[in-house]
Amino acid sequence: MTTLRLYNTLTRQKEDFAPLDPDNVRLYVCGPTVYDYAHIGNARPVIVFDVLYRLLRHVYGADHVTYVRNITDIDDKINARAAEVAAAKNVSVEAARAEITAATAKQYLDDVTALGCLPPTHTPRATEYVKQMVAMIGKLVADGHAYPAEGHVLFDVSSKPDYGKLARRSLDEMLAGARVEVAPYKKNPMDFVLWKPSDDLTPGWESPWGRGRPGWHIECSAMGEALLGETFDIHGGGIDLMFPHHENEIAQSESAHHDHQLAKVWMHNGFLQVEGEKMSKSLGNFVTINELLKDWRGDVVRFNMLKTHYRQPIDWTSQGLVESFNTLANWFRTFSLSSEMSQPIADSVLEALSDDLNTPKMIAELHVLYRDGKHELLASTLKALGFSGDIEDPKIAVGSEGAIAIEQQIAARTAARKAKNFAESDRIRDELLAKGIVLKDGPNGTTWEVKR
RNA sequence: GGCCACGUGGCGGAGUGGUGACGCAGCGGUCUGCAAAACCGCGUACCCCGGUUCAAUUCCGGGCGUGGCCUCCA
Repeated sequence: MTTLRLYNTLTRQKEDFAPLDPDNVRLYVCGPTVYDYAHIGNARPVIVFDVLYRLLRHVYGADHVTYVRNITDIDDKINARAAEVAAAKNVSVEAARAEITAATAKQYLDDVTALGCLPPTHTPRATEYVKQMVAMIGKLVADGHAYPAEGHVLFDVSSKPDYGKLARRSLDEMLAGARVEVAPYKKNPMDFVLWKPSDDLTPGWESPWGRGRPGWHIECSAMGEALLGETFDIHGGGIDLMFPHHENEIAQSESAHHDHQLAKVWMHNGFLQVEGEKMSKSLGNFVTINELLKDWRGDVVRFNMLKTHYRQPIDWTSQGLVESFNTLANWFRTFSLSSEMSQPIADSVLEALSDDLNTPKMIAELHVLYRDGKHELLASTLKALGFSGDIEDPKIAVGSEGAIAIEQQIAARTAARKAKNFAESDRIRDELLAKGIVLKDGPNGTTWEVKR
């Protein structure tokens, strides 16, 4: 059996991966907060961990991997939007919240599916697990790891001696760098919120500490526990979540579970920049997955994402997308992917992926397969990696009528060439080119494609 | 200010203590009426300065640069 090596943020080194239970390998990845379209940065962990999910399924068997990716539908940004919608439509904040999150979550799942990502085994929503969150908070309070204060419940970081082990930062260091005002009711400035009170205009749930809502970190702890148990194999997410989110998740879960380790391996994907700059709404370079999919098929986006190793920062550029498109176009004009093909993965690719998801190496190996004429193996490998084989330009859908017209033009050109009427044949070629159609003369006749 | 990553040819991007991955672009060629495509061939790169070593891009130290985190953020 293939041995995977994965970089573990906890130990800061690559380790051989040995599942707690090979019959049920468990993976948790932090999903989106659903208040707006997901952007291309959100797509990175989804694609990266989908590759990991596929790899685990390949190695341990498709029925022996449980993948949980949550949807956060309790959040103050959502609440802010819900308040606006509630006021505008004269509905309750609860109804507005439900409407916003349902629509955004559906959009997210559609986008991610278009990127070739398999649905996780479970996609829990935070609102469905409030009961479990309240129970976990209650346990933490009872055990002295948390305390109520002014309607809030706070986690007491001093009760967790190894707090900071993931981020590798001591409490003193965190305090030295702190730049935020500390709420007066906190015992320790680093204490974080498990539960906070809701007013009448904010969605809330009943709890022993009054009507309120859970803090962000406890959501993942509760959902992870409910679906994967106290200890699971791999926890993934963006590197920006390492602190405080993941650190706090560890603190909560391990404190509630008699110090049983939350996850054996922590994996973090690097950040993404757009054309060399940090992506932000103010810079106007904010790219949503949805917009991107209007210009490029999911295969192109997926391939482009995998050209960079997941732990490296990635610079998202249009030049890169064109390059990715051209590569795939080159392959898919030689062979196609069929849905019923068996899906063996080339050994060289498996080897690259097994080394901490070395996808740049994997792509190099794909090129080698192509160069060596192993088209069938290349096709099945791509299929197994989540590619569909469809990279037609979504903007220039020629359609069957358009295709027939083009074929007629090509026939006319071929006839002109046979008659050595090159002025006419070149005219037809130029005319098609003006419409964005490129002709390619090969030994078996002329083919065409949309220029990119 | 504190903490942490990273710095490979025109570009993207692997890897290694000692024979220059892979792709794009570029150059040359085959083919073609021509062009494109396709195919074949061509590249002595590893931020700077010290140190260790027979040998460093690869290990160690320092410097510079870029990015991230410390606050919601994938």
